[in-house]
Amino acid sequence: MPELPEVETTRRGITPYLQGESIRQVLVRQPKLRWPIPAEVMALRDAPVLAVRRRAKFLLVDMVGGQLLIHLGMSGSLRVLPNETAPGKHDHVDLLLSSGKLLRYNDPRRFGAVLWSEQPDSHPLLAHLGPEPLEQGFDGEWLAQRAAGRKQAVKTFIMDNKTVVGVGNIYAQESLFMAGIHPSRQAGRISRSRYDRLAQSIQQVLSQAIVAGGTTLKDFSRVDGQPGYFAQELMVYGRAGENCLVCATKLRAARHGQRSTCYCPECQR
DNA sequence: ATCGGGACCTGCTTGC
DNA sequence: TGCAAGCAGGTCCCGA
Repeated sequence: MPELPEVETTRRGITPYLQGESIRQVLVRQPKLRWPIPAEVMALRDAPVLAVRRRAKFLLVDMVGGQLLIHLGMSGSLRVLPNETAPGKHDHVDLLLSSGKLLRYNDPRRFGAVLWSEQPDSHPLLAHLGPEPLEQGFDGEWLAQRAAGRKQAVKTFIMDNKTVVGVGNIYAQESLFMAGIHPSRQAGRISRSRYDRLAQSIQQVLSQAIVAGGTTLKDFSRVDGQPGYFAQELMVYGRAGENCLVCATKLRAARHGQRSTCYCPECQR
């Protein structure tokens, strides 16, 4: 599922329903996600929500006494529903809210996670993350500096959470197309000025996708069940064999680290 | 230190 | 029509 724009769309969607409310109780039907749901989460009772934030692809729900971390993995989604709504398949967790609504976590593949941290922002999984792409600290200078000497393909390089967070398989391909960079090019053999352009492209692609409400392919939907519309703006993702929308050259397929890649051999060098 | 590959899991599509 | 293989938006962990 979800890359940064989808997680951010979800964060914006759930915030109005959590802000000023309490989590009355947590109902767990399937505790075996990527990691087991910890006892602290199961034990939550009438806990006020202080804020809903995002770091990388984690949703962070600040509570009195700790922080709830929610990761949507590959196929996860959150919906806000009226209390008592009958659960369907893969509806693993319900957060029952003081408003009478519930926040429901659905995740067919169970690559996602619901975790707990006593201290906000101090969970081990958050410790070694790179910069947020849409905040200070991420730019071409950072990319060029980190890429120095590396032989890794640039696509794999920008999908590495230590390089920059939130860039998954869809937006990595879109960003590289926008920047005119071949996805297989070695990260250490790209000029500073091209990294400036790549950083801008990543920011532009992610920002546009957030505005569109994310990309809906299979599993992802917004909190209200509506789809996101960025799929209409994709230039290369999933289009191997079709013609480039810029130069009409036939788009090619490749693989980087077991993930499929589509690119334009003419526009991307 | 860096890199690639396997692992986790379900469901859908493709090809024989 | 049935079945197996291959693929899917993530990312941690391991061994080379």
